[in-house]
Amino acid sequence: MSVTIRDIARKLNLSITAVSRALDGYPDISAATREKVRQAALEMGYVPNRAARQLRRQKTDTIGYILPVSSPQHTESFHTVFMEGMSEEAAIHRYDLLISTAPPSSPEEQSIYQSWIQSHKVDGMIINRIQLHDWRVHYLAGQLFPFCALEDSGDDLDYPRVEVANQAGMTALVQHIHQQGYQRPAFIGGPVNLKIQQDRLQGYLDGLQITGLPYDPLLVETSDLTGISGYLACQRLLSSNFPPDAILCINDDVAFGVMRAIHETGLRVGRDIAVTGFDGLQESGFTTPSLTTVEQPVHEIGRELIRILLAEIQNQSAIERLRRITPSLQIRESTQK
Amino acid sequence: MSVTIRDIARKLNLSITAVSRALDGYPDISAATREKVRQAALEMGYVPNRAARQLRRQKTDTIGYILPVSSPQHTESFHTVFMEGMSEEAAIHRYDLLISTAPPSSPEEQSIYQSWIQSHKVDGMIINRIQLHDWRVHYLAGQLFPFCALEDSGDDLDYPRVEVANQAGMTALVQHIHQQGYQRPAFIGGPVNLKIQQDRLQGYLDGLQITGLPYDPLLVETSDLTGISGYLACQRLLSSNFPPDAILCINDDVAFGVMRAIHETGLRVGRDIAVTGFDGLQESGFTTPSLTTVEQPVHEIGRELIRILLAEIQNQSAIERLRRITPSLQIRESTQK
DNA sequence: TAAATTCACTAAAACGTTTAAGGTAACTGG
DNA sequence: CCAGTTACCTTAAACGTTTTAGTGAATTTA
Repeated sequence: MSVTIRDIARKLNLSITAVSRALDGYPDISAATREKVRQAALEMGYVPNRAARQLRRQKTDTIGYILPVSSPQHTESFHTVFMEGMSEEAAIHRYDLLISTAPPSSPEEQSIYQSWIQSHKVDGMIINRIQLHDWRVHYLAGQLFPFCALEDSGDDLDYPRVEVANQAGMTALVQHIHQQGYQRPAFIGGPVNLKIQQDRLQGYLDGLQITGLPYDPLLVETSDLTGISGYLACQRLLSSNFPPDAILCINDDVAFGVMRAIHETGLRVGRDIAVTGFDGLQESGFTTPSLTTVEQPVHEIGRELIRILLAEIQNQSAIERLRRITPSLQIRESTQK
Repeated sequence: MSVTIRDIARKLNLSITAVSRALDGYPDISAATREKVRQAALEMGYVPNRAARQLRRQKTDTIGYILPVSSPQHTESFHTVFMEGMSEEAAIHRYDLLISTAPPSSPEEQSIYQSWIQSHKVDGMIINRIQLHDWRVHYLAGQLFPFCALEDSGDDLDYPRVEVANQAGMTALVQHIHQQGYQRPAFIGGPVNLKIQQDRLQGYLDGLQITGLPYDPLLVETSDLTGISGYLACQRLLSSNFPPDAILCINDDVAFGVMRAIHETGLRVGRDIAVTGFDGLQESGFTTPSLTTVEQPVHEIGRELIRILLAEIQNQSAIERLRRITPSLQIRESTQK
């Protein structure tokens, strides 16, 4: 078995209390003893047992995240970078990230939330891919359980979160498209109750208004955020009698599928028809032609979520509970004639 | 606070032992009592406290994985799907996945391993991106700590793992290239001590031998597995006096960068110069032109790793400890003249 | 009918920490 | 020189389970 606090105590002829407090740096242990204990702990390779500590402290030093997964194979590459950011920041604060998978709003998802929270598996949760009136927000807020969300559920509740200026980003894309001389931009969105869908669609509509471009409901298509669904949505758009000359996609993955579909018809992306993405994934710079997109600092967003959540857990009311992030327009070849 | 086993016991006038054993289905509790207890537990919303259970059982029902991260922003999309597969299979067995991040072979990585294992945070580890004579394999095997690895470290140790036929896959690519009439295939590999680098490079060399194509050391380049490094490596290859007419890449991400670099020189991928990837990421089907690659069932690999690891943890020696997986050649446009 | 066995349950210890409460010796101030 | 403080340490309880070793009653066996 591993070394426990008791072993150290026995070796140094101290009580386990003394050892525990020495290691935690309490002032009621003499400097000399503290040093001796630290030394011994190091030598003996002592590592505190997490379960015991958790049980006693009623804290887990772990934060939870549920990967939203729809169909197993098709996923948004967004997640990797996002999780890296989170786990990196968590590691800095000596917290761990606990992961599970569940389809959004499924019974599985609910039962994971219940079990994690009730069984004290995590000290806080990160919520991503928020929906309008998201049940998770209500549940967690109702339980007074610490959490931090990416985006707002539009419920007029005040909870800690990070918000990206999705709407403004999409509007900027429309304006850019307009400047480049495209006349008839379409929009391929995602599931209707997703917050980013609401925002980005609204940004598209705002953009049309500002630039004076016409709004045509036939130019608004839906995807499930994957490349394949983007591919199919694009085919539908292109087969219309009066097809668009630009396609704004809700994210980069959809845009990849769209570019593919356009390529297959023999049209040229950029010259014949503009395409834009959203997210700024690494791959977007390497497509042919390269993809104009709105780049979000996904890694940084992940880190910020953790930062805010940890402050929340530790009740540091000092820190701002709402962080707004402005994404940046990346103009590339897919929108050049 | 939440409902404990003690609350149920009090309510039903039973000992906590009886309640515990009833819930676990031991036969020394009468069926009637067992039913009453189950009912009460359900009504009261009882969820066992994980920390307490862990402390007593010396098990955590959690398995650990460290995301290998080199430079924060540039990551292989492989990981998302891989993690999804793992967490999905883990969830089925009611295990959780604990995640942290660390650069491969860094002191951070070592200290996470130490701390997780010594502090009993996890029951087993998954190892990915294995290197030759990987220290993790030696460490874990030395500690008799359960783990399961993707690929072999070439140490002649017998440990549970999943192996993908990387070498054969790469050889098949060379043969395909040769059939298509390309004469001078280059190879862009990765960090030299990475196992997949060894295997895929060897597969490339084998392919040359089998097809009778010439081997030229100048045609072997190195990347760090990212798109950008593939882009740069490709530029080096193309600027040589006697450039290749095909570029085999160690993975899809590198291939994306390569296609980009080729495009910028005005050459046409496929017609002028073939490109292949490895992994079969979703995006590889949507590039222009679409990318010939070797598709690994990444999701399934993740699941299989967990299956084997859990069997290991539970000492089910029945299950096979070595699973070989054959990837499949996906022939697409990037290798058509 | 007494001894042995089975059934259904309980008491108490244990897992490895943290912490509240307390104790003792040395030190301080008057 | 004695009461009060301080410095440093210890005892014991607690966190919520699981498990070992019983216990008493009912039932079976010889």
